Amino acid sequence: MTATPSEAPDSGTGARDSIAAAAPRDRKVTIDDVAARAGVSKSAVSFAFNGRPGVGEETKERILQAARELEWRPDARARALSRSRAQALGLVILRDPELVSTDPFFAQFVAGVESHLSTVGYALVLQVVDGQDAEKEAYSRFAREARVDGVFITDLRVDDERPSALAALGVPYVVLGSPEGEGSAPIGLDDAAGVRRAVRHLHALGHQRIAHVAGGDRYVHSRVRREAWESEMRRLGLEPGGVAQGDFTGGSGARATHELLDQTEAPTAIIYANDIMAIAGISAAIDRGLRVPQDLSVVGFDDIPLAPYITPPLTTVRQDVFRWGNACARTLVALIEEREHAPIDLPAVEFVVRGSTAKVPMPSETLPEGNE
Amino acid sequence: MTATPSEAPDSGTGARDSIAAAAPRDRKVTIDDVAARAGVSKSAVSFAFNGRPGVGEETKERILQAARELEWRPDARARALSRSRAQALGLVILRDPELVSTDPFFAQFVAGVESHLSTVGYALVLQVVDGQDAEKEAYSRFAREARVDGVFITDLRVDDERPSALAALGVPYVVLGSPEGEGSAPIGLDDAAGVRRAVRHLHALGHQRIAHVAGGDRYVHSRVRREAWESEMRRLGLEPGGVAQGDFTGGSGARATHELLDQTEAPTAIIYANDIMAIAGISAAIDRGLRVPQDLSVVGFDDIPLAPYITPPLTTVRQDVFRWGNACARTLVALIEEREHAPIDLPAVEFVVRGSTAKVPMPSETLPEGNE
DNA sequence: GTGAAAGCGCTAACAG
DNA sequence: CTGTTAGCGCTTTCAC
Repeated sequence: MTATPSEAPDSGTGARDSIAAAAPRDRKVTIDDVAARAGVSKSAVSFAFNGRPGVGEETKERILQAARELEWRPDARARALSRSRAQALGLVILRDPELVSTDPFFAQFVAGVESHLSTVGYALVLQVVDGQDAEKEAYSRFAREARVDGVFITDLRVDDERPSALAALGVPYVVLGSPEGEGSAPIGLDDAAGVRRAVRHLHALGHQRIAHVAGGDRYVHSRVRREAWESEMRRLGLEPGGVAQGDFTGGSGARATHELLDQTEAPTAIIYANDIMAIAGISAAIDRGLRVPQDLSVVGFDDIPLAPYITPPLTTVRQDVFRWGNACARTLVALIEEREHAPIDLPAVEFVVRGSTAKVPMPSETLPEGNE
Repeated sequence: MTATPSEAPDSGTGARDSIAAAAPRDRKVTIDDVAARAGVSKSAVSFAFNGRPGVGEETKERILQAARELEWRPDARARALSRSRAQALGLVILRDPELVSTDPFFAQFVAGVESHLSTVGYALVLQVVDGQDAEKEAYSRFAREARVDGVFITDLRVDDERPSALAALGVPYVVLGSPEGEGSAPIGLDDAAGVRRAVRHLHALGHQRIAHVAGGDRYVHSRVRREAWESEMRRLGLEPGGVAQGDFTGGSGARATHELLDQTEAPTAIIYANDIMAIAGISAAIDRGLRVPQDLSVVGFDDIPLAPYITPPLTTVRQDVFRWGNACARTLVALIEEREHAPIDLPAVEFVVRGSTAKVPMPSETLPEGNE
C-alpha cells in the first residue's frame, strides 16, 4: 500500500491523531495578595467573597476589583478544608461493560446534575467501577476521604444495600427511583405510568397478546416496568402471558424476541424495557420475515435520539432524564446544606407514538407476504 | 382511569418511583487518633501511609492495623492542601444537547479514564457545559481553584484555543486527537486509517461513486475523516464528488442522505462520519424505496453497541475508546507527577464488515424492485 | 466596620 | 528511626 503523496490538499495534517500534552508553571496568587492589593485584611476578602455582612459596600467593590485584576479565585482545597466541606458530590457508576456506553441514561443524567451544580458551585466527582465490591469500596472511600459531601444512588437494585450503608457512614445521599419514597422528595418519575400507557395504546389498537421483554429483575426500575405491564394487562382483562428476560443489551433483546416469537401463541405486540432491546427486537422480527408494524407492533422505552430515525420509527416512552438529574442534584444540595428542599416537580412521562405500532393484524393475514 | 386494585401481586410497591434521601452524622476520626492508638506520632502515621522509608516494618504494621480498626483514611481535602495537589483530574464536556447522550464516546472514554485513575488514587471531576464560553470558564475555574491537577481536552476543534489557554494558565493537559502530536505521546488513534479501509472495502466491491457524510469541519476528527475519504478516493483514481455536511445527529444523517441521493449521479455507497448518522441514513434510503445493501451500501463509524442489531447489521469502523481513555489518563498522570510516560500503545483501528455493504448493483438493476 | 489569631487535617522539613 | 514544628490557603470566631 504505497500511497503516492501527490495531490494532497492543504494537509500537512498527517492523517494520524494523537495524544498531545503540556506541563505546568509558576506560583500562585493567594488571598493575601488580594488583601494587600485592596488594602484590607484577609478576612475582609473572605467575607466579601462569601457575601457576608460586615464589609462596606465600597470596600467590597474594591476587593472584588483587586481579585479580578489578580484573577484570583478561592482555592477549592483550602476552602474545603476549612469549611469541612468538599463542595463536591459523588456519582459512582457500575460499569456493565457494554451497557454504560449504550445507555442514554448516564450522559443525560450527568448533564442534568451539572445543570444545577454549576449554579451552586459544586463539582461532580465521578467514579466508574466494574463490580459490586468495587462499587461499595468506592462509596466508602468517597465518604471516608471526605472527597464529596454527598452521593447519588442510581440504578437502584432490589434489596439494595447502598442506602443503609451510606446512612451508616453518615453520608447524605439521594436515590433515584426508590419506590418507597423514604426520606424526602415526594416527587417521582413514573416508569410504571409509561408502561401502562403503552399497554393501553396497544390494547386500543386491538392487540390482545402483548408480550414484554424485561430488563432483569435485580433492578427496581426494571421490575417496576414489568409489574406495571402485568397489572395493566390484568386490569384490561388480558392474560400477561409472554415475558422474556433481557438485560438491556441489544443481544438480549434479539434473543428475547425470538423466544417470544417461537411460542405457539406468538404475541402481536411487544413492549420492551428499553429502546436498545426494542430496536434489536425489530431486527430480529424482520429476520424472521415479519413486518413491523404490520405483523408485530413494538414499543420501546427511553426515547433515545436514534428512535425516530430507525425503520420504522420507534414508538416509545420518553423520560426526561436530564430533569431527573437536575432534581436529584437540587435535592441533595439542599439536604447537605440543611435547607428546605425546594419543591421539585418532574414532568410526567410522555408516550411517543411513531411508526412501530399499528392495528393488530387480521388473524388470517399474519403470514409474511408481499410488500407494504 | 380508576384502577381497580384487585389482584395486584406482592406489590405494595406503589408504582411510583421517587427520589429518596437521607442526612449526615457525627464526628470524625483523624490522623491523631490513629497515632495515639498506635502509640506513635502523626508523622509516623503519615509516613507509613505514604510508603516512605523511615518507619520500622513492625511499627508500620501496627499503624496500619490501628487505621484499619478505626476505619481511617487520610482526608483527601487536607492531603490536597498540604501537598498542593488535588489528586484529581478534570474533564469538561461541551454538551451539544442531543449529541452528548447518543455519542458512545463520552461514557466509554470516562470508563477508560477511570480504569487507570482508580489504580493511582486520582478522582475524576466532571463538568458539563453548554457553550464555548462556559467551557472556557470551566477550564479556568478548574485551574484557578486548583480543583484538579490536570485536564483532558476532547473533541478538539480546528483552531482550538484550549491548549494555548491551558498552557498559559499553567495547567497540565492532554489532548485527545491532536494531529500535530505536539508535546508528547507519539501514539495515535487513527481515524484516517479507518476511513481509508472503508473506502478500499467499497472500492473492492466495485463501488465507484462513494459519497461521504461528514460531521462538521469544526472538529478535527471530523475533518480528518473527510480528508481521509477524499485522499483515498483520489488515490484510487476516483472523484470524491459527493459530500454532505452532517453534525453527527440522526436528523442530519437523514437529511444528508436525501441530499446525496437526490443528485443526478447518486452514490452507490456512503461512508458516514458516525454510526448514528449511518443508521438514520439507512432509514432514509429505505424510505426512498432503496434496499440496503443491494441498492446502497452504508458504512458507519464508531461501532456502537447497537450496530450489529439493526437491519441490516452495520458495517463500521471500530474505535477502542476505552483504551484511549486509559491512555490519556496514564499520560496525564505521568505528566503531572513528572515521571517518564510509560510508552503507550493503542490498538489499531478495526474495520468491521457486516451486512450493510455489498457489491455494487449492476447498472441496470438499480431500480427498487422485488425482495432480497 | 475591621484585623489578628486560631484552626481545618494532613505533609514534610528538621532536629532528637 | 522517631517526634516536634511549621506551614498549605482559607474561614471564622473574637477582640478592637
